[in-house]
Amino acid sequence: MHNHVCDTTTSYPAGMKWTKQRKDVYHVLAHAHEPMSAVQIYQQIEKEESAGYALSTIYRILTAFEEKGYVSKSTFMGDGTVVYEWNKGEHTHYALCLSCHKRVALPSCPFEHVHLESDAGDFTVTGHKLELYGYCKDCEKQKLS
Amino acid sequence: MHNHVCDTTTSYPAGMKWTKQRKDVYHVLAHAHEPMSAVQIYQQIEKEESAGYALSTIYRILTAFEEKGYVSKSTFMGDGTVVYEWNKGEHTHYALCLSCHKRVALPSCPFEHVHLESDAGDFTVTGHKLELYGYCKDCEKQKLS
DNA sequence: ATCAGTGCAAACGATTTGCACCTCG
DNA sequence: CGAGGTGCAAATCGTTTGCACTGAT
Repeated sequence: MHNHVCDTTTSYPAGMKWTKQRKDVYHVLAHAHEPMSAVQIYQQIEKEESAGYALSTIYRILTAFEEKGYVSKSTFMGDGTVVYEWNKGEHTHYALCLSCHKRVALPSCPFEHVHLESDAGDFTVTGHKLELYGYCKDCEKQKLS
Repeated sequence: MHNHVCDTTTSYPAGMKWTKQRKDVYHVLAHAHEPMSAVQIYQQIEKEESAGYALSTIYRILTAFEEKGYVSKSTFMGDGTVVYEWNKGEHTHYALCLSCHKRVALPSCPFEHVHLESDAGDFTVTGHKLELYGYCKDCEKQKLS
């Protein structure tokens, strides 16, 4: 089992109070299987412990975490929902199904062995975001039948 | 010179009334150098002719255009602003400066010669979206000095 | 003449903010 | 104790909607 369960000590932002609210948000995000919206995080916490936090607090925490570089914020197309993801070392890209709107994580980054830098001209590239669109296995099947 | 100036006739959606409002939105988008938000389009039209259109009309027109496949809607990170782009044949990717938030169009698509499909596993890829982050020429210079 | 398209104002959802209170360090 | 964090309610922002009217076909 993992042991990142509310242990107050390790690996936390200097100059950040480690409140229960923040622990909970961290906890949810660290265990999330995919990027979550502020509201989803809020509801998840409510479901688990009816903590009665203010939604605005969740937003403020997410903003704080983002500024410290602990989470990254992004917005997927289709629905333009804003979602947050805990920054683990690696980054993940997603394929979005145009039919059922399922989100599938790519096994690897297509740029691992490609030099993006050369394409950007006089621009210093420090990061990138990639989304694929198309049809997932299931929806593709349905289209054929 | 191009001749796409409000000529009522050519290349328009079947079953779409070609109203002045729609002509204007089309006109602005077709000449835009980069993706624009609904509000930007609205303001641009106001600036040019104080037409007094309702903002909601712009939104409805953009939605209609999108449904017909004439424009594509997307949302860039940083600010999660929703922007619209007239669909010319090719697609463009952008590099976003983390410092000044300028948006720089990439000269080419890095995937032109790369097979994305293989990376997506059991997912049929029909399109993609790519954003680069980093620092533009000017901001890079400032960082050094 | 008809029905799609429009203007207006009100409704909406997501996010932000001001302010008084609370609590971690 | 004091700065930073929180709850609450109100404000804001971008976008959508209902309805009566107008104009393109």
